[in-house]
Amino acid sequence: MNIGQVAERAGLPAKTIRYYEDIGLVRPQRSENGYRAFSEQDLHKLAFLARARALGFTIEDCRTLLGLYEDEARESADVKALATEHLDQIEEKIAQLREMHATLAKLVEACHGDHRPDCPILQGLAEEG
Amino acid sequence: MNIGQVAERAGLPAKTIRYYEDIGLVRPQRSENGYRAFSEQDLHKLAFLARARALGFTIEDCRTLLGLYEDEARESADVKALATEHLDQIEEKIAQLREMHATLAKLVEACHGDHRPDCPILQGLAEEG
DNA sequence: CCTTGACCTTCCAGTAACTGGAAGCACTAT
DNA sequence: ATAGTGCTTCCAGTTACTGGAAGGTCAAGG
Repeated sequence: MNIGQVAERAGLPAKTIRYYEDIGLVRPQRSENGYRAFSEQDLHKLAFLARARALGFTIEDCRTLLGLYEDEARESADVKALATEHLDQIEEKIAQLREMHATLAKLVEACHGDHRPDCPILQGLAEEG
Repeated sequence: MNIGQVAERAGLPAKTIRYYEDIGLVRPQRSENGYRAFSEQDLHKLAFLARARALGFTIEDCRTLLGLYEDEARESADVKALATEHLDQIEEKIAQLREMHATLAKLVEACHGDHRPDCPILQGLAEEG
């Protein structure tokens, strides 16, 4: 398979796949013409990566997950630990965003949003506390 | 005021303040010895920036907000529009994170997390759908 | 046989917003 | 004089791609 087809089937841009090869996440063969020649297994790996990335795992986490996936002697505890930590990070991020949202929403509500310069949002940003 | 003191009072690392000068967000005077000499107004600006950044506005948004703040003829509608758009983006991000969280949480729950290799998390990442 | 267009290649640069570190000058206290 | 802290500039690295240029390859059509 050439990169275009793999890209379509894995749901990743070709650019991204080349990048993944650069950083050693996949190692496709090469055809005589120099084109990358992907196996079904490469495709499978890339789809795995696409899903892991979609769940917000970093590239390095993905590398680890892929390693675990291919390691027959893995312990599921290791996978779960990684996933749980990531879950915690997601929760923390959500909490942060919620706080931002609450603060900003209050300011936005207080703002008339008309042609006058008077603006509680700017005041809120300018004042301490 | 030297950069160290401003950093402390604005709640920003000195490095960040230098960066903000680089990109033209503040323009402190210079003392004869070459040190940056910040006015109270500079400090005020930096504190404004720190709060806007803490609410998740991008640097370019901050630049715009600062411009509006200093423009006596601004219309609060412009500020409100910017803030509302940002609010929408925050909501969207929260929604995305919640979806990630839900999916991943299900997988994590299903995983024993013991010494055996059997792992629903990896299976979930490997399977389509 | 030639051309056109789609697809592939590599390489370089840019994104966002800093952050770390090196080399070196300035100031304060001893 | 020296030690220590704070300041300066400049360069590189971070994350995960993304865009674009310059050019090779391949299949189809005239």
